[in-house]
Amino acid sequence: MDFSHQNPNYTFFPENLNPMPDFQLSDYLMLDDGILDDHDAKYKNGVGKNKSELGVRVALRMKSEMDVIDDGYKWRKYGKKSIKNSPNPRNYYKCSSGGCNVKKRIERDINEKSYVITTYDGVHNHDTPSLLYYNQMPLMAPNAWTLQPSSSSTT
DNA sequence: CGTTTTTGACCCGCGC
DNA sequence: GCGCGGGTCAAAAACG
Repeated sequence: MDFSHQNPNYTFFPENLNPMPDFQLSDYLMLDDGILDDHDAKYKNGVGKNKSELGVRVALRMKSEMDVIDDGYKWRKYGKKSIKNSPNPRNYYKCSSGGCNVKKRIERDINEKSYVITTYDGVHNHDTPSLLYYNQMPLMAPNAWTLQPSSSSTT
């Protein structure tokens, strides 16, 4: 799998750095193309813009008993729909940070009900509200690498 | 009292 | 035009 094109505002955790031991990440889907279903096709056709401006779409499929996974951002639910051919509803969330219109949708896998599909739609224009939380994790604190104690030349 | 959930209504594109 | 499928809005309720 190629990670070179990952969404810069999305933290991709390799499996050996799984930050959330409560469930097992079993499958990653990075949709560089941005097309998951016919809605995406419309999405892409309708506007003649660069698709990366329209919104990067990333889907994760993971095994989880929880429906909604706390990924560090604060989401406000704004809709729920039942999907044809699926007994499971689909939930729509929007990032509750002002000015940030990132959306995500969460639904259970149609066939394997122990899987949850989370689709992120867009790019955050702000930091994770829980950056402090992540900074407590030595393994994945990005700032720990960049914020070196800058040994000032106190000669 | 401000924020979030809930839930039906509304809207839009598409096929008939 | 109408119904269907899917996405969003918004008013009221619930929550802290």
